[in-house]
Amino acid sequence: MKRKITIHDVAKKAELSVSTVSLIMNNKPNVNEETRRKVLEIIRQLGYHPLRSARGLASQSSGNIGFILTEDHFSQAEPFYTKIFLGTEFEARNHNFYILLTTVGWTLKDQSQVPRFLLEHNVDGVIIAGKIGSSWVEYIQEQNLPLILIDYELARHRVSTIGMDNRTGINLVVEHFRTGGHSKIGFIGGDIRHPSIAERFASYRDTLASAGMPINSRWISVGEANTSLDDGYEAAKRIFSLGGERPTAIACANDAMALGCMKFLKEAGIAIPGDVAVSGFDNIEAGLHVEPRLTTVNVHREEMGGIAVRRLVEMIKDHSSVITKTLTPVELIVRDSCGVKESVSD
Amino acid sequence: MKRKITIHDVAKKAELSVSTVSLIMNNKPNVNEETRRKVLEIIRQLGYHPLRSARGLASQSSGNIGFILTEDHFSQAEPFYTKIFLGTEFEARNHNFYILLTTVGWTLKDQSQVPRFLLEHNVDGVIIAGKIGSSWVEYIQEQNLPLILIDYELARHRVSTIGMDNRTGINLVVEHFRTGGHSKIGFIGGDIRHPSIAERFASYRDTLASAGMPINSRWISVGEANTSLDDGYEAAKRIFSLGGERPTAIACANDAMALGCMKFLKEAGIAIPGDVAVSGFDNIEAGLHVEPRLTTVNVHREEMGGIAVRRLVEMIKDHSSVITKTLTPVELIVRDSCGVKESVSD
DNA sequence: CGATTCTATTGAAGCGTTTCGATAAAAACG
DNA sequence: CGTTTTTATCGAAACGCTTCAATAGAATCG
Repeated sequence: MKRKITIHDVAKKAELSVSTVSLIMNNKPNVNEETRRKVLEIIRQLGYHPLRSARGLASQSSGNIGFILTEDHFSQAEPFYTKIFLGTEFEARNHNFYILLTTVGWTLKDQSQVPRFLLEHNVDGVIIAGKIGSSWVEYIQEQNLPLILIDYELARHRVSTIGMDNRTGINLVVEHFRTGGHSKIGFIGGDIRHPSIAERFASYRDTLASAGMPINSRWISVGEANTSLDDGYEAAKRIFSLGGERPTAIACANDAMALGCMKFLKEAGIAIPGDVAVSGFDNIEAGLHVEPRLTTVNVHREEMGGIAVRRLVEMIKDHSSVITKTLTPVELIVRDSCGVKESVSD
Repeated sequence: MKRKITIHDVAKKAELSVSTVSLIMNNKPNVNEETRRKVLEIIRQLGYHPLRSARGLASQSSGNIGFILTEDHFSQAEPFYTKIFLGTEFEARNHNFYILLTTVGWTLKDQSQVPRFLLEHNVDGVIIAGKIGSSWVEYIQEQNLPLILIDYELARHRVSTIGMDNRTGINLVVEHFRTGGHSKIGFIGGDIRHPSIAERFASYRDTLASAGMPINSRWISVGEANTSLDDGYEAAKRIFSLGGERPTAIACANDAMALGCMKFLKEAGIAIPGDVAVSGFDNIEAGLHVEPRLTTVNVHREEMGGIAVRRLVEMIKDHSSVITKTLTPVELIVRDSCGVKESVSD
């Protein structure tokens, strides 16, 4: 068992003290440039890598970032949050951080549920993705840990967030329907309590309103408990079971519900997009494999994770506690389910 | 900023030395039962949790397990490996380990690609899931790190693996077709170089052979580069473009290819399961949402991850290096795509 | 040119644990 | 009952790094 190479080995070979080597390892100022180069070269030669736990102990920091997801979010068939996680993992490497992922229940009930990385002070900051009970946010803030929320926000809490441009997304969809000749446009929202969903719904109303188009509450379903495929199915059933005038297009607040909506329409013998056009939001894989392929709004998941890490690392290093709200852009992806071809404009 | 509670606080309150407290924290023998109880109670009261980095430094262990996935595996739409990861994460908690997940390229080309957790000795063992270049396995074994492979194996390397009972799975499928009246059963395998796929293919042949049924090479497609939906599509096209007698059932080596196969059949106007029955393997979500719903073989992904962690922790703690090969059970899930109802037998 | 400031380097303390050899007390032994 | 073994506890060294006060020399200043 060959001994590990330590900072002492480097120091000895460089004929310097370990302090100097340490300064260099941490990019501290007041080191002669030549010395720095020499030591860096020796480090390379020796293949030296500082031991995480020793660093951590001495500097009172772990070099880890905690990533918290509710159990149901992570287990989802669609890797929406998985992609976000991947984005954090990639970006974390650039900053020499590790990501510790853990799943938790919806709310923090008692101490035994607290992720071990929080108890053991094994993270320097935390990222939470998706909707989650506010008790978690409160707990983490009490610990004075930098925190970022992705794809969620809590009105009553001062916390930095990374979101996506929901309003523009739905605006693009509705405008696309409108310029394509639709005037009776419905909306399926599911769980409207989710901030992102609420924004999408608001944007739907605003867009219609500012275009001077009718808003018919019978074309809208936003009361479902969740935003799953089944919720979309039920919502569509509700809308199309009602008598009276029917919508000719349905904007769904996400792809899962759009898929559920399409499932219902097919079963009911309603042609897509012939009788009714459908659109989603999120650009999940499954939208590509359904027939007709789903028109949707693309969201940059990896990028959201990456931005979250960058912001968090800033907060960790600068001890800054400025609250920011970052929006990532989205874009309309026109496929077959909306029956409107992308028109060459501008 | 309130000071953290350390082992010294516990020791002082208990009027004992830190050594004794440490012994108790680590479940070491030769501690009076009453003392142990007393200290444990004090630890509870104080809410003491040892600092990971201090432990790590002193005991020359990190308390982390590395989880390595190739980039393409993790990015896959279907959360097959994500589920496995989740299983490891759950089980790791029970053993007081953290999982550090990272993705890597197919082969290890140069030092700069080595995950940082390996360079910094920040893991006590490694789990690799899915097919991967053998250079990675070799590198990790050189580091004398305990290693487990999930859903993959390398014939030429001595390494413990966790797999699933592929042979039984396909056997169940083919038997189900046979007893349901099918005698012309085809197979779509995709990338036969993957050990799991190879086993499934072998089991297909064996089952047919031992039932005395014909094996027609024109009903078989196993040359594809991969095992994706598109590969399934192409394979089906190949099989059904050939003239001559056609199979009445197709066993696919995984669900993705089964879905691709179904896509082709639908486009070709071939009824499922009327003209051709189809089955998959893996029991992915998408199989539930396709029409008709896919008959498949269920695999316990989370459990595979959990077992991997248990085995790895054993290896870490016991310094044992016994090579084992663990198979997790599978079960047939009969849905609509095979056109055979589950018969009440036995 | 003496005093002050700045730059580069260092020695040593300290971070919170584990571990090992030492020790005293209790138990078992012949 | 003296000797050996076992049990329970402890003190101190070690783990590999960061950090901070100290120092000496170089540069700058009035």
